[in-house]
Amino acid sequence: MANTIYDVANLAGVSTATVSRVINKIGNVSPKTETKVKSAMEKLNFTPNSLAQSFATMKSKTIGFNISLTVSDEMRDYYIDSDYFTELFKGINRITQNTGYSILIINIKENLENIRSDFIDKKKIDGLIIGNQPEDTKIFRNIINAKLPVVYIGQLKKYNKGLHVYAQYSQYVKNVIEYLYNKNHRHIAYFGAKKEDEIKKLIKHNDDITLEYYNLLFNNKHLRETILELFNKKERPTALFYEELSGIQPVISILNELNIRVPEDISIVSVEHKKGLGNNFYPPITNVYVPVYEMGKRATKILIDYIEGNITEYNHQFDLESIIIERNSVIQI
Amino acid sequence: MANTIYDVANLAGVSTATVSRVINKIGNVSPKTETKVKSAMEKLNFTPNSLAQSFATMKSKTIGFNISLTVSDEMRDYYIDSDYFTELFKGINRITQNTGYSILIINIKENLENIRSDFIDKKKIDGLIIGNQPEDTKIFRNIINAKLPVVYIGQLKKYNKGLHVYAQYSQYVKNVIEYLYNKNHRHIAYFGAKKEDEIKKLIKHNDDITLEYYNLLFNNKHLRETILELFNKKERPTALFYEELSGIQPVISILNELNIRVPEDISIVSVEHKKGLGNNFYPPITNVYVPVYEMGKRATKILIDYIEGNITEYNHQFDLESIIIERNSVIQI
DNA sequence: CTGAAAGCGCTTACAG
DNA sequence: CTGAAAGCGCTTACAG
Repeated sequence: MANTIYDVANLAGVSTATVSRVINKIGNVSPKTETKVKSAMEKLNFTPNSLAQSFATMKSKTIGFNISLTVSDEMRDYYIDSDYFTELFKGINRITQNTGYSILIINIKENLENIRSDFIDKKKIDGLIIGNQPEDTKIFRNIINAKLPVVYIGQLKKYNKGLHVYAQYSQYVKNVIEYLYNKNHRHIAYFGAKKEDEIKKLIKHNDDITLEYYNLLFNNKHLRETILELFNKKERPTALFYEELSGIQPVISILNELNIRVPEDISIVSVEHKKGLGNNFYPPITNVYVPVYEMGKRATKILIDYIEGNITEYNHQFDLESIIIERNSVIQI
Repeated sequence: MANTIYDVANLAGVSTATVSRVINKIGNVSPKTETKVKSAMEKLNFTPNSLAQSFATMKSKTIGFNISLTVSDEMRDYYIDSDYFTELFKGINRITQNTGYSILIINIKENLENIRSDFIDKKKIDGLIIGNQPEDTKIFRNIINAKLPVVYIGQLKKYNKGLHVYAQYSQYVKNVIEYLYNKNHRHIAYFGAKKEDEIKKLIKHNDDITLEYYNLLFNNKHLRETILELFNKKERPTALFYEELSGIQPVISILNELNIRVPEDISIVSVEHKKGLGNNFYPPITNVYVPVYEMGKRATKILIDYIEGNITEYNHQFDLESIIIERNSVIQI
């Protein structure tokens, strides 16, 4: 059997309370006593049982990370494979590794109610990070209203409450279109997740811009046909805003086939969730950089601060800025 | 305060032992009693405290996943960003989500000794999966000799013990070279992690093959110069075995610049850790498919079986096969 | 600065 | 099929 705190206390000739104080560096212990206890721990090769510690304190020192909530299986796989997930994960990990917290992966198939009852209520985790924008459901509202330790990424429409980190998606979609507009592009093809009418609301120069809209973000089976169709029109767009960076290479390949040069014949802008990814292409792609790594770090800091009572405020949106990184895929016309 | 098992027992008019039996579906409980207990749990909105459960059973129902052990920071980032990590992670998650186990991410900066004392000894995890091939250290041998619940990926040279899953790296390197040989390639450039002399030992037709060797797997800063140099020689290779799939696109771009066509002028083979990745290129790349997803699943199954006493054997290597998937980047010459 | 002791919420051999 | 009670290994108010 492994040694317990009692064995240490006996060997050191002190009480378990004192051993506990030494372990947790809490309260005042005289240097002499501390030395005795430490050498007893050493001698017995003692390491505290964290299950007992967690039980006694009702704190698991663990935060849950849920990758994607209430989405289809297809979307889930997309998330885990994405740079978005990887960067978020690295950001979270970066913070936890210096705080003594561990990351518990919350099973991907769980819905929010299961997470709440199985993990938060059962104390298996001290808090939760939700990696994607949750839907505005009754369950979610209950969680927020109960002020449970949950931080989410994104924005909750019409219910801007709770603790969340947001990179202002609408803002950067707008910024890209304006960026292209300022380079005198007036005919832009958009491939992405935002809805057509939402985009139109964002843009200032609607009368002056022709926007070709395609929402095939997670289904680019028809990419080839779509691109061919688009570029066989007599009025070709001069710029492409293609949100999904992993789809850029196929697009470039198809354009190559058609002898359409980037950027001479068509300018391209995409989105990178990891800084520098646009450099992996030929030509290097001008991208919006969404600081997902930073978002993961920020979300984790906030969560731990809230768990530990360092912040008491509960409803707050933490904004991070996305910036356009200019490379060689856009020209002024 | 949240309700405890005592509250449920009182309301149902039974003992806590009986409530526990109902919760854990263990032992015999009469249907009547079960109904009473269940409705009491429902009424009180009771959910067992998993910290107390873990403490009482000394089982955390959690397995640790360590991504990379005893490697440099640079390598660590490489791992997390790689398809290898993602696929392994998905495989592990796939199994845990159906077994009641959770995944605890073991902090990336930890070394094996810290993992052992902080997680395994402290009971924070029931077992550990090590995502990469561990070095043959004293600590590692101690762990294996103590038959601790640890499963690792890869092979431990000269010390082929413990539980591990292996995709036979040497074997597939050999297979690729022979595959190219059978297509009449006699001049092959290799870019990868294996050492030159190891490769020579693997190949049958050494006298008949010219192998240009480059070990720049994790440092392709000089990729461009290297490729230019290689293809400016008068004796160009006819085939390229480039292990790092994420580097294939830059290679193709550089070849495009040089007006060297794939596969007409040069055949290319790479390695994919996720099935189908070779299709994302133009032309589609003929790849070795290493079944990392499957490896993650297998490792997790073995670990859980060992933890739960379903297997008692400790020293076993579980082999998985890597296969070559033919696409359009290799020609017969 | 230190100790005695209750308590955290379950599980489980044991007895019936 | 069911219950009384010990026990898991810590922490922490309280007293001194």
